Amino acid sequence: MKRSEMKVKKKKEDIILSAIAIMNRQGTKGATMEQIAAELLMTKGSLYYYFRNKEDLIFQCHVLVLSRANEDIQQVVSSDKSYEERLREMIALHIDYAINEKETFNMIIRPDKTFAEDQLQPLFEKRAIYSRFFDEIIERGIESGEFEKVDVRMVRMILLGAMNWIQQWYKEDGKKSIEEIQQVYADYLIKLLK
Amino acid sequence: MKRSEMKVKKKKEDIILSAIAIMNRQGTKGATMEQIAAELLMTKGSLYYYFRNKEDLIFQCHVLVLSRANEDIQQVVSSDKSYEERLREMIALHIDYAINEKETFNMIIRPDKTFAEDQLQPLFEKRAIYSRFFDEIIERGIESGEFEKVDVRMVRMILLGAMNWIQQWYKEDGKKSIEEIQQVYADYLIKLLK
Amino acid sequence: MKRSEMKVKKKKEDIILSAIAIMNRQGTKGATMEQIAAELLMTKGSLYYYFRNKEDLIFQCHVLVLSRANEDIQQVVSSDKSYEERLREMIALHIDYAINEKETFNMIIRPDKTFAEDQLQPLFEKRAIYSRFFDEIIERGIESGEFEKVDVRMVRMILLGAMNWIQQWYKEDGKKSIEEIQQVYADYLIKLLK
Amino acid sequence: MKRSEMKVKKKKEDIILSAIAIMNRQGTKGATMEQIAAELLMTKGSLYYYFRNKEDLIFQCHVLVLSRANEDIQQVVSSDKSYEERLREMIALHIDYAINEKETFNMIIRPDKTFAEDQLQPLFEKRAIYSRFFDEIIERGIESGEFEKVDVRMVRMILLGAMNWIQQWYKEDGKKSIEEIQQVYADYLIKLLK
DNA sequence: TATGAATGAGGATTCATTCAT
DNA sequence: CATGAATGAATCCTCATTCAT
Repeated sequence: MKRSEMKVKKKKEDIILSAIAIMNRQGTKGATMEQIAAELLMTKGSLYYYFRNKEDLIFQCHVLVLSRANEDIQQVVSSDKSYEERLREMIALHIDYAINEKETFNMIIRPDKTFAEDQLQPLFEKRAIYSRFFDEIIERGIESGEFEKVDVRMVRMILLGAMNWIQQWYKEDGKKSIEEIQQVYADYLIKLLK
Repeated sequence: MKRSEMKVKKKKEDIILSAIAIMNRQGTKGATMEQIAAELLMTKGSLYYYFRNKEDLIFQCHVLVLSRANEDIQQVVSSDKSYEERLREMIALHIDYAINEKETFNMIIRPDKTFAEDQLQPLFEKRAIYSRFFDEIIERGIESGEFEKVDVRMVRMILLGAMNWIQQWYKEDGKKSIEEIQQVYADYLIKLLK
Repeated sequence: MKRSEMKVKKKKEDIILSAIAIMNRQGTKGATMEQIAAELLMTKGSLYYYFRNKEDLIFQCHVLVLSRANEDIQQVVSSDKSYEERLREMIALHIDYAINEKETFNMIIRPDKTFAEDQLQPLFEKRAIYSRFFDEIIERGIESGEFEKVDVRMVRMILLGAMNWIQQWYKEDGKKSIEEIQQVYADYLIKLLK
Repeated sequence: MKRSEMKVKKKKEDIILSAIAIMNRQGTKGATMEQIAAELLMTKGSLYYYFRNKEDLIFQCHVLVLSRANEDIQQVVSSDKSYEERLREMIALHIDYAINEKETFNMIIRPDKTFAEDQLQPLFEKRAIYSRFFDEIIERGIESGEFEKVDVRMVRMILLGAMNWIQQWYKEDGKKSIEEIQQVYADYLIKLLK
């Protein structure tokens, strides 16, 4: 990739990151192209140089976030630790996302209904891949005897739901630190598999 | 209350209900006063007879939903069944909300950031009351020896998070019926307390 | 039709008339909704109360103009004068349109390519009806022996083309008055049929 | 003229030709600099090396087309055939333009109102020259006795109008071939002079 | 010469809100 | 009470134009 292409890619990413931040603060409809541009000290018009329209920008936001999340979780999944250990790490990572990258995180867990079918498809697939990482670890854990036999899909849903919810109540100055939450959640959630 | 006042109250409720439906379908910003009015065969202008402005309408939506939810859950809480039994019923009720009244439900669990501080307060209080019902049953269950000692707040968060998430994946024609989900979730979630 | 409906219809017509004027001065793209509104001392927003969007407004312009033209020409066609006489009157009428209602006239003769197929259809039909009035008189004139046998469609095309062109060069302070032009054109064009 | 100057001139012509094509398809306002550039595999920015601005480009389009038309028609006019023969050839040529070079043709017949007075002047002159070729043949035909005495200007207007209109209805797969149309039109139009 | 990037002025459209009737 | 009509601010988007490289 040439220097110039790199630069464009970088710029696009900057824009996407800003957009994600604002959209999660104010919702998809609430975030205006003007604001997004302003945040980056650009003009509205410039945004349209990089993205065809608002929908396109939103779409790319989702793509970026989901791709990154899948890369990260893959790292954890493919280690050679015990399944419980790996699941604990996955939980910690997911919670970290939920809290520290709250903004991007919402893009992972909540689909945007404004997309057309053909755009929705690739997003759903990426989300499915993310889920499957959890299923995989649970299944293999059961096979190995580390975990008790459970309804894998249901348990995965419970895990994810419980974790996704954290961002709704977490406060930096709350009683529990992030590490504590990661610890407590892992302990309780692993209980479902024992 | 006079006849006419009753009528106004009824009308307000009708409007709120329609508004909730539309807002959950399209988001707060996505729902227009026009649409809400149209759904009820009224005109935009009439809405303003009943509500000062859109913000007021949204606020009243939240109030209504939260009040009802609290009334419903209170019924369950104040029975004289075992604590596990009562918790199972609360779980069933909450899941029923999450699936069958998805639209109103989102008002309970997701706060709307567009409110001013003084409006936010009463909403938070109602939401806190709802949460406390769960805490109460868990605590009393522990005291009575039915449940094992746990971090009440954390476990409540896990319960609610897990259940709230159901609406994101539930499909009417899916593999599991609502009853099955209620059953499975109750079983797994109670495990956290045993 | 009730009083209020009348009023709306009247207003729509006013808007359409203004729109036609501006559009013919500056082209479809050149005319802005702002301008059209300003001409009528309304605001942009008000226009959208009466017309869904710009395309709709343009479409209605065409419909109105074509309908009126057909009504007018029908009057002439259904008299009981000789065919030559009637054709002369049709020519006079058409030329009158071309010169005095230049603005509306362009809507009759030049199709707008911006329309979707389903909107284009009714417009084409109306335009076809207008053409058929000419064909009819020419054909019946031939049958009656008043006119010599000709290729009806070709001759009609020549007639209309010749007349439509007038607006491109006519000037109020030119050498020929409208009446003279109507006279001269009728004389020459009738020659094609003799 | 130096090699490099030639190259620039050639490039300018290419641009103008593309511009004409697009403008006639979508109107002056509808054609964007972007499109015109894209058609030639250049970038928007490059256009501005060759033309001061859009208005300049449009102006040059008109100039080129009109110049060429005048050259072509001059050829026919200055032959030594009979006047009727020459007029027939001029009609054939003009119709050929109207159908086969529809795009450029519209530049000849329809003035663009967006020009400033000082730009308009040279265009009008060229258009006048084109007209005068027709007048000349008609006049000389009358003098020679080939044609009957007529109002030259009026007849010329009828001729041009009738022919210009053809492009509005001509279809490649229609009933009449171009040659037939040229034939029929010549026959009918010459009738006006006999 | 050519281009990629940026800009800002407009233009279409939406929508909460107001108000006379 | 209800509504039709009007408004204006906000928003998305387009495009001619500029300019550094």
